[in-house]
Amino acid sequence: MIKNVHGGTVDLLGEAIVTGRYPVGSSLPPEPLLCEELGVSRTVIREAVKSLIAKGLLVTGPKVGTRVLAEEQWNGFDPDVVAWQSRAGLSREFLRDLQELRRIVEPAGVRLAAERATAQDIAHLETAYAGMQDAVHHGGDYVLHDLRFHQGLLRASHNRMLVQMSKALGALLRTSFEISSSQPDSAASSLPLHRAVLNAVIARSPQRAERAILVLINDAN
Amino acid sequence: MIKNVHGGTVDLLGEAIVTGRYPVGSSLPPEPLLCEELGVSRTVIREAVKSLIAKGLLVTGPKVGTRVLAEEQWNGFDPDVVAWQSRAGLSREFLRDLQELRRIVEPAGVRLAAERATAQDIAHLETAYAGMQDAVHHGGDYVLHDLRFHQGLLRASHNRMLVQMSKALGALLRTSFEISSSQPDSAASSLPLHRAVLNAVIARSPQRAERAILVLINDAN
DNA sequence: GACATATTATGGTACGACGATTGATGATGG
DNA sequence: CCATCATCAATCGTCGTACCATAATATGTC
Repeated sequence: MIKNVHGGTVDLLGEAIVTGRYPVGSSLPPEPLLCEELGVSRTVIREAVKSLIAKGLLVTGPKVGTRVLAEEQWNGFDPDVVAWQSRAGLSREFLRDLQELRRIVEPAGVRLAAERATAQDIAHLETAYAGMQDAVHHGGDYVLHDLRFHQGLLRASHNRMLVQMSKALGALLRTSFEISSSQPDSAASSLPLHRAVLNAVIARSPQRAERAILVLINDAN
Repeated sequence: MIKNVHGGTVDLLGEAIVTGRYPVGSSLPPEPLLCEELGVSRTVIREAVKSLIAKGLLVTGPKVGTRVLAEEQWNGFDPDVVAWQSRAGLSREFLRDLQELRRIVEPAGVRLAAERATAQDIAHLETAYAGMQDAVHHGGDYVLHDLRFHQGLLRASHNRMLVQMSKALGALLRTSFEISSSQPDSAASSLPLHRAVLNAVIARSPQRAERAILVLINDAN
């Protein structure tokens, strides 16, 4: 399953850091020890550490060791970091911040999408919607298509920054969606709300689209 | 100036990629060649490449080489990537997207800041404002303090996601500010607009703060 | 007791070797 | 002549060793 030793090591260390197994401010074991513990060569350890440095999780220095940086220093929009965080479990405050961000970004995004969506964008959205519909009626991965729908909306805004955010938010929204869709019938009830958003985008009505997505976000709660 | 060989190599390669010297989709020279060209060992090259992979700029594979990924794959919120991009010069469309993002995020941010700013947050904002004032009257780095002011606003929102964005936007806003403040008197004229925002935050009036920052952003144009 | 010096632990860099993977090349058969 | 398959070769992946550079710590000197 794991492609190569390097990727596996990065994941292992990254998750260990994010879960707090190596607390913020503390030092990781010296490289030779890590080699022993993880059963890989020093090369792999060092390259993995470099990757985590690049993501803002660590700093290194001779004699000072390899230290875990404060959470504020982490690249909070890095897809890998996001994935580790959501796998580690999201705190209540984290979810609050996420919901807040969604309320800021998604309405603005769909407004732009309603103005700029291409035929292809709309086709993608229809596909995602069909997948959600199918999942409700015949069983299937509702969350997956829900995710694609929301990412498709931001992508249709044709704003690089928003597209970037849609990438990073992927893993976060997945966790968030799985929580909210744990209660039955939530999928079926949210389906028409998604349809309303899509219809407004197709009708090129930014205002209607914005109102519809706000209902949707608040419904997810 | 450069701390270590690794950091210098990452910067060199990162900037070379972002400026298009290694075009998207193309392959970098094989590792031995890069070693020769940059005058460093293969170890350094490999660790630098790992860093760039972690930032989404590259992929590698045996026989396939080291290829530059499409711009959409880059971690657009990574501070390093942002720095390279703004150093490479920002396209007109890029600046449009950035301005659009500011109009989405900053008003929402200051609204939250007006609700949640602590005494310390406000003290930081006052310091930044004083710096701007001083720069206008007695000469100094206006852009620097302008930057701190806007970052301080987002930090005062006490929302992790927005704080993250303020970090990434740092380098971008610096470039953007330098462009807009290239016309004289722009600093002096924007000073009272900043004061209005700060006053609204101190008065804990989200609506006034939001309107004030919108004026400010539109003024920057 | 304070400051300068030596020690040493630890990451940084270099080099060389071999393995693993995959694109390309050529051979083989239809 | 074309297609399929086997072989080859280029390139990254991993490993190990050696040495350098740095900074925290210990030691010694005044």
